[in-house]
Amino acid sequence: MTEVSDRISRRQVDKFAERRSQLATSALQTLSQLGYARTSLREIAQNSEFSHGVLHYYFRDKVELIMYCVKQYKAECVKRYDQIVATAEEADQLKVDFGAALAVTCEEDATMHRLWYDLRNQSLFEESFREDALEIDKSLEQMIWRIVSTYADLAGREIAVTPATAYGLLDGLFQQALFRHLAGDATALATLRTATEQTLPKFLLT
Amino acid sequence: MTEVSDRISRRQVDKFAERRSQLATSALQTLSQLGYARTSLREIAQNSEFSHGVLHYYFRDKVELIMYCVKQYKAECVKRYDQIVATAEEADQLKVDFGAALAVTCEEDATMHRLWYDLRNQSLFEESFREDALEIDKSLEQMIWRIVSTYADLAGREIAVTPATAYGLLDGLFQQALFRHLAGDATALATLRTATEQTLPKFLLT
DNA sequence: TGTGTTTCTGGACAGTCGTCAAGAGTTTCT
DNA sequence: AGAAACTCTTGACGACTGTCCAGAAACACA
Repeated sequence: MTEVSDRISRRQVDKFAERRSQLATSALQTLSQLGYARTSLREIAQNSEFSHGVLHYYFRDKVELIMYCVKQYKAECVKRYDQIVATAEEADQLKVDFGAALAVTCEEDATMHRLWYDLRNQSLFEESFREDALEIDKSLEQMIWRIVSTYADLAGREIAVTPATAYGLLDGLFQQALFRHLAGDATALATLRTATEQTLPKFLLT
Repeated sequence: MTEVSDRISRRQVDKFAERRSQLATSALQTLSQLGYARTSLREIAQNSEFSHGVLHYYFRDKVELIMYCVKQYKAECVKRYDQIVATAEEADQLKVDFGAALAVTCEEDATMHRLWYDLRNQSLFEESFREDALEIDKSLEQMIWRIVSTYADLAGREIAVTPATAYGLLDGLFQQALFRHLAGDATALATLRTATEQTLPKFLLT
């Protein structure tokens, strides 16, 4: 029997890689529904069209599977917002678009972001999660910074905060909105929009 | 055999309540070390001076135990900051004291807050956790609002943000600092201090 | 002192978990 | 066609989980 690592390095794009991705998509679905603590490999397999044994054919262990899932999620996550930067022409419009995009994400991808916050938290307990969590966090920070930079350019003003601070503050708003939205608070999304629109200008020098 | 609820309602303050609290303290220690997903009742019992069977003598099930722990934690959590409000005499001093207090909390109670964020996240997956999580969250928001209100009073200016927004923003900063501190970032605490000092004035009207 | 009551122990229970491996089924290549 | 490699299923394993319970131990009260 060949090792998993052998199968991985065998070819770049083949059926093996495709199936890995396919299984990861299934796993991501289950994980976002149940959370890290309640998701078992058998549960993941049951929500796919395969048996539980096959997971160990494509992934060394549970940690590698979850890591692969998180990275696949990451690739999707950042994409959306760079489009707003690309099409922005006026500062106030960018501000409104960004707030609206956050609200849409919070509503449509609620379970995915719930999972992201869950896994980021697990990385504080499980050392093996930490590196990937920090990497994803960094890419989110950079995404936010592209928004803030573009906003400042369009407004013709200087930025008054660091990238980390801007990300920390906005992430706090988003997380709070996600909690309240999932808890059934109907005002959560509107509050997120207005709070974002009020906060963005405060990042700039007067 | 009497029911757990009978034992609870038997007397107000007695050995039974004391032992509950004592076991909860042990459990809180273990929970903050391992996190929700990796803590078992046997692990909790092993870190106490009792056997695992006694946990079901004092608590109906695991959920009731954890809930009792979280509420006990809550009682300790808010206390500290109200002292800053009480002793504040000047706006800039309050600003500095608050930032310093956040940094101290982030350092000294890192594992406890790591647990709090973990359990708050679990409440998004486990319905039975939600009510208590929202209640604790509310009390933290009010604590922050007392800080912001006092700060505005001392500065003689009006507040420009809602209680929810102020809490969301500051909680984002704190959570980010907690992550980076636990990940070994030596600058995390200093960054939290300065970011807090920069953010607080932005809550006020110019 | 003896008799209930409360407190605590340690083992048993049924279930779930991650992991593994033997072998069946499928595809690929000669 | 047969042989070899790859893919997947199934069942087993040891370890761990929350829960329960019989009975030992400690205590309170007569």
